[in-house]
Amino acid sequence: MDYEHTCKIRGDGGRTLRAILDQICNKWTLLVVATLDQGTLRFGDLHQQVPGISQRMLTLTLRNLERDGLVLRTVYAEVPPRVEYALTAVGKSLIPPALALATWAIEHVPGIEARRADQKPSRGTA
Amino acid sequence: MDYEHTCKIRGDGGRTLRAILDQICNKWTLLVVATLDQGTLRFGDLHQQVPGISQRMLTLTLRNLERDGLVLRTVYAEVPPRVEYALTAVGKSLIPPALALATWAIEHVPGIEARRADQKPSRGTA
DNA sequence: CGGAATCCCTTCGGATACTG
DNA sequence: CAGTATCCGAAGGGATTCCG
Repeated sequence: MDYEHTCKIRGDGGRTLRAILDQICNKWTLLVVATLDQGTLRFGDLHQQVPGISQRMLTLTLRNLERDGLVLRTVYAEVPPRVEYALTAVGKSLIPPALALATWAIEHVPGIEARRADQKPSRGTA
Repeated sequence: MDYEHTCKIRGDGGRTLRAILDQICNKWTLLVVATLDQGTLRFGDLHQQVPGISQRMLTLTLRNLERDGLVLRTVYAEVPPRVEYALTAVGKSLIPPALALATWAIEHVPGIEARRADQKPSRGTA
């Protein structure tokens, strides 16, 4: 009975879990959320602080987050356009779980990658 | 300074985090891991207990988990083939972070989905 | 500055059929 | 039983171009 908690994961066949996985697994979402944890940032700031992201993907990621109520988008009607993004309460609440995953990653990914590297060369028990 | 912990997420530009995200985001991995939290299971058991998964995807998912050392695969050389799968210590260690995510999902996904439903029809403040 | 639109390649993943 | 192989459509996501 030490596994009854996994019903939270398996619960409805994983539908609920997957709803969020579909959102955060898109390669950039968690990075953007983590970056916004600093506080309000402009589009350009985000573009710089999330290394490697394209304008397109940043826009799409932010739009999805806004749609889901994790991010608040504020447009200022100024001459040089200014748009600011900030996490909502729901958005902030995603940080701890994300952090749990990141902590796990820091601890285990190096070993996993070493293992992968080991298997490619000879693949045997040699 | 309440956001310095996000360095764990953003750390290396998210490379470490993404290494695990790439693994768990493939739609079935977390379900399989959660199912295996019960204990050792055979291929057929998993196929039944993970609703909707195809043989192909179950095989691929298990192979990836085995490669990364999260799952141990044991083949018995019997007349009707028998293969058992079990979580390794590393695999088990993934449960808590996954559970954190699942808990978040249970709490917030309903609201998110309601919000999505709201935006499709009129999309306005109507 | 902050996008939107288009193009296009890669990957994911479902369905099906075959095998030891 | 426990896969493997093939086909194929859908989605992810990068590069580039254009716009208010």
